[in-house]
Amino acid sequence: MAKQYDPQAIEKKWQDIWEKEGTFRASNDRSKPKFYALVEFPYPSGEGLHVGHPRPYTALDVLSRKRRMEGYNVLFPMGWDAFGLPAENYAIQNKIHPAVITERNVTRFKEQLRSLGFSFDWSREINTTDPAYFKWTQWIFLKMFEKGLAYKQEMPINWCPACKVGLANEEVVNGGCERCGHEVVTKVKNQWMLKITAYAERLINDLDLVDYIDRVKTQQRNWIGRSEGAEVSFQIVDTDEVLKVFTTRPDTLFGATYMVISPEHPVIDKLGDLIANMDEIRDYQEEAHKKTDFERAELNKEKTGVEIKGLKAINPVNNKEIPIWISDYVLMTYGTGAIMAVPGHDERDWEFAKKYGLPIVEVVAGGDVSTAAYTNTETGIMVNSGFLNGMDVEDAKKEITAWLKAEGLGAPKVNYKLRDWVFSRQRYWGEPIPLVHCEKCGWVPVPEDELPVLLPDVKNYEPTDTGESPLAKIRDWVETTCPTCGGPAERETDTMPQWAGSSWYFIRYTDPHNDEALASKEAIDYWMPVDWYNGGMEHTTLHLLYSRFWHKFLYDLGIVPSPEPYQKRTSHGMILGENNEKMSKSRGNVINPDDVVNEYGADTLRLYEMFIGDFEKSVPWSQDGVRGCRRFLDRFWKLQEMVMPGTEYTSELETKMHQTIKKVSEDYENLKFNTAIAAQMALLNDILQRGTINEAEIKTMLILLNPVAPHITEEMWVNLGFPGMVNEQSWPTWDEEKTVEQTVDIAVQVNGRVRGQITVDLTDPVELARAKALDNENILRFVEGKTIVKEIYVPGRIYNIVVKN
RNA sequence: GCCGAAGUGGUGGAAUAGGCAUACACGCACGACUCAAAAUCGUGUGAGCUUCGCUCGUGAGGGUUCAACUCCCUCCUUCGGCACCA
Repeated sequence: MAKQYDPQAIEKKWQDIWEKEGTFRASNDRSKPKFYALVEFPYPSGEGLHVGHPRPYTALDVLSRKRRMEGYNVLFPMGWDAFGLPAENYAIQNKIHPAVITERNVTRFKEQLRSLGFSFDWSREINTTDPAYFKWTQWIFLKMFEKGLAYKQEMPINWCPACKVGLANEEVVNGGCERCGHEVVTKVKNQWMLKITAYAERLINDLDLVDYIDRVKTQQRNWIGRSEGAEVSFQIVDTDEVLKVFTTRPDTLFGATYMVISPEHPVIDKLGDLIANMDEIRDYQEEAHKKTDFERAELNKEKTGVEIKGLKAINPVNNKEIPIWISDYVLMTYGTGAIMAVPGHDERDWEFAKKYGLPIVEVVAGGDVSTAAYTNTETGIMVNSGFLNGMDVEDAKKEITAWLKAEGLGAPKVNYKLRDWVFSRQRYWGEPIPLVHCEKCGWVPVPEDELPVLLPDVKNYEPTDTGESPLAKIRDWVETTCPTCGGPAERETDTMPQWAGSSWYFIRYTDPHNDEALASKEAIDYWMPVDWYNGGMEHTTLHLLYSRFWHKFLYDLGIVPSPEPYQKRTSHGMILGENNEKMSKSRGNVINPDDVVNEYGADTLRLYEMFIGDFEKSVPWSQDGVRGCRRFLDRFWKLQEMVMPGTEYTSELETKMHQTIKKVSEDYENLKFNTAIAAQMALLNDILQRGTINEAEIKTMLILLNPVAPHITEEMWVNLGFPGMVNEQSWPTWDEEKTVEQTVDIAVQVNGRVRGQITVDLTDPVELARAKALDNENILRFVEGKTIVKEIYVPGRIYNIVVKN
């Protein structure tokens, strides 16, 4: 034995063995406790695997492997989120069917993942573009349609002129397209929408049921943006029209000196006859419409607006007539599209009032409303507010809300920033929306037994400038008959967004080949919810929120057993290039995992990615660091040459062994892989110093390292003639008492500064420790001639002597 | 602007129920092996000084304490999220 450590030879060998023996298949034995570990399935791009991919995969692979050794039935699956733009764009350029490209990319990705030795259960591999899979994506959509959660609406959407596709709010980043960065413009389109807002409250509240890292919870709450306030009705003078506003500060109602409505507000057209300056209004609307959402939302920008001449509203608390303005700082998509302006206590309103000379009334005392809006709600007392005078803000809110309700002028109201989900894409490479439009019957679902609705085979995938899907041109696909009346009808030509398939894929893994249902009831009940889901922070407001929404919907249908899909959510940091910048071809700092595997081995790559730093933070790649990890494995390999017989830990190593088992076990659980590995490196250093190790000790070391470096540990296990495989062993346990060193060196301090060291036994009485401390020459130098005021002895930690002159 | 996280050697990073700051790794220096280099092994490596020891040192400045990277106060910087959301 004791050949050189040759990862190229052993890694392939073990990967084949695991595959042949089905080592990592999730078992059907439902009597065992289950552990469902999930990582985000990749989009199989033409670029191949990125060194960023293995980081989260290795992390949960470590947990999965550990859980199996702890006796769990583990489900750790992998699949492909394969619909999407890059494949379609490539198809357009190269005239190849996106399915062909997808298949090619999947093959490559799978090979790469396999070469890294992940313990995925490949028998459960899924692909969102597989008709057997998207049949159920379409099925879920139809259920939503049935329940009124999917609706088509004419609405302004975010349009990317480069991708020629509509984007959800979440896909617009700083005014640009998330995918290509091109500036996003507004376009009015008839779009399928999913009513995620119906679940807003539950999506916030149920965060209390799950164990997500705080930043994820915070970001979700932020994004949903719940705010409590009141809806208040303002009568428009001489009409039957009422302008409703939403406000979080109903207490300041007496200070509302004008109103502002959004340029898109329908009341403008409704009461057009009464408006004296309609031309001016139309111009303003035109201007506002031309701006992109980003331009409209851009801060620093000076507010603009036009007064609507001819319309006045009545402030319901004091019956004063107040003017109505339009301005694009009021958004039609939030609240009611109209606000009451309280310039004394709202910065935006204050700015607007100053610019246009509108009256500013102080209704909360404490500031100086002539110089700035006073927004402090903690200490202010109501003034100029009739029956609210003298109250603090909180009481005034309650009082006025009760009053509004009693008078029929308003009611408490909760609003959310979250908008409904624009679910249509004008693209070819996505799940067809399984609906048919009939002149007579309207939108009719494709009957369940006709699912899936397949994509037609076409030559041309080009999206159109008009914003229509390329499918619209395939007339013999579009033209069909109405399932209800049998008359002529047309298929919906929009397809679903990429987020559709990933909104429920974790359910499919539990029973991936089922053709009767999205998964069997038994499989779902046993495996769901996912116990641990790790993924990128970039998916917090998109995929994570969407999939929670779909899961809640399925929960309401009685299909899944829990209101939440994921019990625990953690997140990993990015891997940057060696120059500390994001890895990208254009920056020339891309590291290819294949190269690392070929040169150093998969175990080195895995080890390095886990050792590189805090799992949750971004870290730059370091080729030197990779070499260091390989060195560790080379040194670890050499342990084989010094193994002595023994069924117990040797007494010199016992404490260290128990300490290491504890440290490694706990650190793996807390995603502290870097320190878990450091502890194993330290133990190895100790042992190499000593020059011997016995069988009991090396067995434990092999098991501890196995989750991170599975190939080398299996190979060494066999080399040493141990029975079975490492992955079949039980995870080692530690004895808390045995982790405590009996004899330790501790520092002796004088006035808090270290002046010497003593060796004490934990059981030493204070007197003995004291005697040892004062036996030290250097200590005596600092104590002599001074008065000892106080002595603190923390056994096993420190001995501190406080002296005074 | 609001919310959140974080600032530690030349580098990645350890250590927070307060108890020897810099574990582990990289890099660097020197030594061994070698004709030589690489690899490997060994030693050293926070800064400074009058070097058996002392002084300073965890973004800055205060404070609490026998003792502070850790707790409190005031700042500064960086990163992330939200951002005219009424």
